[in-house]
Amino acid sequence: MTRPHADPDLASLLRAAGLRPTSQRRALARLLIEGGPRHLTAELLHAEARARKLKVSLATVYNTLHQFTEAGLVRELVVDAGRAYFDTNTSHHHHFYDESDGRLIDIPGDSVAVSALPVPPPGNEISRVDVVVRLRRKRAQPAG
Amino acid sequence: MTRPHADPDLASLLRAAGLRPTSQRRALARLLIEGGPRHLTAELLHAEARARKLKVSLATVYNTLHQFTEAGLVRELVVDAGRAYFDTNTSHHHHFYDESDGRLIDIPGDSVAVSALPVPPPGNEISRVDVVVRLRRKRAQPAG
DNA sequence: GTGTTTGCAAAGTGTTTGCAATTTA
DNA sequence: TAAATTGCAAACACTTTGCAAACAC
Repeated sequence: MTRPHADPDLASLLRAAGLRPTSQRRALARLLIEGGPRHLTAELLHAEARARKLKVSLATVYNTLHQFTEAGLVRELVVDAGRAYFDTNTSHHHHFYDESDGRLIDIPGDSVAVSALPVPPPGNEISRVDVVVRLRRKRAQPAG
Repeated sequence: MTRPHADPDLASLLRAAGLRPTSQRRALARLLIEGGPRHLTAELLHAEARARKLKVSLATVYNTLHQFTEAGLVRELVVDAGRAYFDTNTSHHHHFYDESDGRLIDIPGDSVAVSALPVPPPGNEISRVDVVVRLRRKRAQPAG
């Protein structure tokens, strides 16, 4: 009564994306899906995989995240020079970014209206509009 | 008839920002101001300084750009993980970013409307709203 | 003179790459 | 078994840092 594969859905998902369903890719896809919508770095995902005794190298995590990005399974966020974040939520939305601790919080896509955008230079088209609302620690309020 | 300093204005500008008007800082401030509003990286500014035979090290360019950022003389842009851009235009505006060649183009600040933004988490306030419109090469049009 | 700033080179971070061994189909 | 994928370690690009020499005031 057991099936030949533990994750027929993951295998199909990967195959549909043109990727061979290797054990590493299935493991990473499972982590990304089970974790629900969230923001993570390659190092974070790698640490999570290691914590679960999964056999995946950091290089493969990087490769896989890029492949998943191209396949539209995750989305890359640029909020910090020198560190790449990936978002498992690929639907239309934006972000708060707390520079002090690197935390990201979603903002619904329809909270932001973009109007009268200039025409892109000839030969180019818009691939995406990213809105990042940067946060800073509020100063303590005067007493009273 | 010559004045004691070639750049009394730059010296004042730097002093007003709480920075000693060293020859390196004056030289970099002059390059940034003379170049008009634009976007550049530390390496680019360093190359420009070297091209003019100015004696400034790359480390000093980095330090100085950060000091200028804190002083509000330039603004740091995050559009590409792994490379910091600086904008000599500190007024309210946004950017087109062409990922294929790293080119940045200004978008007037009033072209973008932000509405119904969620309240930031307690203890935080919004420091800035950055909008980056990413460009991609347009596919060739079908003939006719 | 005293504290600041600079330059160098070394160290650091995050990411990519080359290539032999392994795995998938 | 042919092609794709992995892991390792080395290479990489960019940025920061430690510290002695040079400079500003």
